[in-house]
Amino acid sequence: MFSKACEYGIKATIFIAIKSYEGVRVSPKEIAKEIDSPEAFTAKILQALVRHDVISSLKGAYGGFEIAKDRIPLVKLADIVNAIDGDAIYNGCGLGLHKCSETHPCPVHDKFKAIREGLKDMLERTSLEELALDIKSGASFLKV
Amino acid sequence: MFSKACEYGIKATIFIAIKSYEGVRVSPKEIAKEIDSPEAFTAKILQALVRHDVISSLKGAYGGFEIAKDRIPLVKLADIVNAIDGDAIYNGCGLGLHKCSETHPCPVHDKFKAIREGLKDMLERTSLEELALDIKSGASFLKV
DNA sequence: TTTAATTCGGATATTTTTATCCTTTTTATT
DNA sequence: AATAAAAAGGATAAAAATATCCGAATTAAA
Ligand code: FES
Ligand code: FES
Repeated sequence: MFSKACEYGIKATIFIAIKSYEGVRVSPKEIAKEIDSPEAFTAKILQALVRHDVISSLKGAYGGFEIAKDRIPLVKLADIVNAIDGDAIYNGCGLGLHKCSETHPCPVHDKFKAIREGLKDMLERTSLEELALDIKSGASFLKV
Repeated sequence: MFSKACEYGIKATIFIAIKSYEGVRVSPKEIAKEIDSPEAFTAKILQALVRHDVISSLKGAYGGFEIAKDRIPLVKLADIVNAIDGDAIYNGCGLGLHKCSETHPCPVHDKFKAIREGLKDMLERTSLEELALDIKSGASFLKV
């Protein structure tokens, strides 16, 4: 469903949010350990998230990745997915036709569209805040 | 969402069904042309579909791929997807945890599960018959 | 029985995704 | 100003997905 890059990106962002609540920045090394991902690859994904303004970074000594506390409730899963996988998940045809279209639909268009809209809704409704709170409360987990 | 292989597999099976209604077998070349896919790669996918008993084939002169008419209403989209992509789409964790689990859920488990069940339902409910009839009636298209 | 047509299966090539490494740039501290 | 710590970015490597090629096996017809 999501690419590996996207999976790592979501988990990394959640971890960064949790640490940002505590006011501390985190390194790719710390993130990779916490979410059980390859460090260098994770660092690349963090760069993309910074470029897309999902998270922010500070270079140099005492630097690291963070996210402003007041942005945590505003960031949606869709923002993370979009930054990494783009919007193919929303606009693409389920059977790979050049373009998903009502007037020239593929055989699964109607049924696929319903699923896709559900997914889109879910991604746009789910905030980073709720995901982070569930991890903090022990209701969900980032690895294993 | 689906792999390229799976997309080709679905479209190929629909085309084979249509031709099987007319009682004629089709070759990978004809299929690839009709669904706009790479011929040799499509042939490999057809082999997988034969192995999984989704379609059947006859070697040699006047051979080709076909599907028994009375099987067309019984074959579901899920059978095709399963033959090619396996069941990761049903059992896998949306964030790549080793196993999707109620007792050790990832941050998106609840929300992802709902989408996934919807997809599973759709795949298990949608028959090859209805897909093929929509193509025949011109309500949907296999390429462009 | 020969021939031509056709799927099957293995080997190989290309492209994309995933992953690693190393140098440069930036920054806070000393 | 010098130093050390850290992200940024480019180059490269490995793995997986996609795609191609070709000989072997099978089949129906002539
Ligand atoms: S045309 Fe294929 S999903 Fe809309
Ligand atoms: S644990 Fe991740 S989807 Fe169920």
